[in-house]
Amino acid sequence: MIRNVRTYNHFCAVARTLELVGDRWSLLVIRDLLTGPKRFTDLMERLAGITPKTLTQRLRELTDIGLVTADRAPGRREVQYRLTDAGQELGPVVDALNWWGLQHAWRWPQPGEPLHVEHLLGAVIQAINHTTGDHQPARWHLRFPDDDYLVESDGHRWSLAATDPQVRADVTVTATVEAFTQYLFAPAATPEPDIDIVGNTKAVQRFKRLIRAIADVVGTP
Amino acid sequence: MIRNVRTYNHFCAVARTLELVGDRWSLLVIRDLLTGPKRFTDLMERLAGITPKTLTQRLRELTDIGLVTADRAPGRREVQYRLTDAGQELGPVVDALNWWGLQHAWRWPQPGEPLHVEHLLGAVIQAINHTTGDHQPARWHLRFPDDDYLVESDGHRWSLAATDPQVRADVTVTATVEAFTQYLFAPAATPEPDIDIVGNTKAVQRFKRLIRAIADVVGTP
DNA sequence: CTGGATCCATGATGATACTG
DNA sequence: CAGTATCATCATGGATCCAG
Repeated sequence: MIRNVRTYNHFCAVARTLELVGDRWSLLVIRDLLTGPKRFTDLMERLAGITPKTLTQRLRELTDIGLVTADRAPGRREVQYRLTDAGQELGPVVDALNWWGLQHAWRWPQPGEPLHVEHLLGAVIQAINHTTGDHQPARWHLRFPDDDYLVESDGHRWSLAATDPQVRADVTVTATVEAFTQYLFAPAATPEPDIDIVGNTKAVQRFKRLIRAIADVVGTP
Repeated sequence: MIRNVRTYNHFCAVARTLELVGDRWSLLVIRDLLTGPKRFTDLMERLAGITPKTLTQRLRELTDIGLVTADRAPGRREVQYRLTDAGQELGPVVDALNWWGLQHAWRWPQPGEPLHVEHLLGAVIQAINHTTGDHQPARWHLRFPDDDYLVESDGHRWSLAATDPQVRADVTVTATVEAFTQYLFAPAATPEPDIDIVGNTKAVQRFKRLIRAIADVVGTP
C-alpha cells in the first residue's frame, strides 16, 4: 500500500509530528488506544462517525510508522491494536489537547451526540490533575455495564486505563453510564440506588470531595 | 463565509479541540503566532508550501472561533495577526508536539527543505527545557540578518519570542542562519568569525554549556 | 459475527495566475 | 502587501458488499 505522503517539509519538529499524526482521526485513534489495547470493533464504537475504510487506513499508517502494532492471536480472528512505546509517549500531546478543550471548548452533550464514558473519564482525569492539588496515591475501580476502568494516581499524576473486573481498589463505583454522568454534573442530586460507591470510608470521602471539586470545570455548559 | 463544519460530534474535549485546530496547517499557523504577532507575508514565509488561499482560510477560521485577531492600523494596508489569550494557551499543545517530534521524528534537513531559524530555535528551547535541569533566569539576544529573537528563562521554563534589536540581554549572539545552524550541530567546529557571542563571561559560558548539552538531542540525524 | 474491501460522491486542499 | 480566481487533485464520507 502506498502511504499517503502529505508532508509539510519544514525543518520543524512540530510539523514533523503533524505529518505523522495530524491527519483527521489519527489522534483520536491514539486517544482511544492510550487507555489500553482495543479491537477494530471497539475502536469503531468509540470513534463514532468514522468509516471502516478510514479506520483501516489510519491503523495501517500508524502501524507503518511504528506507533501501533497489530497483535493477532494465532488461530483467533481477533486483532488487538496496541500502542508502541513511541505511541504511548503521545500521551502528553493528547493530555494538552484535552485540557485546552476542557477550558475553552467544553459544552453539554448535544442531542444525539454519542457519549462514551471513557472520554468522559478522560475529562475527569485532566480536571483532577489540573485543578486539585491532590495527587496522593489512589485506586478507583469504576464498573459500568459494558466496561471496567481503573482511575489511579501514582503520587504524581492521575491516569486512566481500561481494566478487568477483578481489580482491587480503595474505592469501587458501580453505575450505569447515565447515572455516572449525572453524578458528575450534579453529585448531590443523584439518587443512591443509581450509583453505588463502596470502599474505605476516608477513600470514599476523598472520591466524593474530588468529584465535587471538579464539578465547575467538567460541569460547565 | 460558511465555516467548514468538519466536526466529530463526540462528547470529548480532545475531539472538540481538534475540531477547532485539527485542520491541516492550523496548528502551524498557531506555532508561528506563538512567538509574536505577524503579517500575512511573514506567515507565508514561515509556512513554506501553504497557498495564500489556504492561509487566508485558516486565519479567517481561527479569527471566527476567537483564537486570532487581525489588527489593521488605520490608513495602513498592513494587517498584524495576533493570538488571543485562548490562542496563546495552545502553547502547551504545540510544545508537546514539538518535544515528541524532537524525540521521535527528528532528522537532518532534507536537500531543499526550507529552514526557518525560528523553528530551529523552537527545537532548542524544547531541548533545554526537557534535558537540562537548568532553569535559572536568563536573557539571550539572538541577532540574525533578518530577525531578532529573545530566548529567555523566567526561572521556571524557557521561552522564545521575536523581539526588537534594542533589547538588553546577558548574552548577545550575532550570526547568519547558516552559521548558527552549524554551531548548534557542531559547536566546536564553527569558526569564530562566523558567529559572535558576547556578554558577561559567566553568562556566555553558560550559553555554550547549554548548547553543548543539547547537541545530542537537536543534532541527532 | 468480526474485520474489513469496493464504489462513488463531495469537499478540502494544491497549483498557478492575477489584482485592489 | 494582502489577498482572489480558476482549475485540478486527493482525502474523506456514505453506502454497500464480502471473506474467514
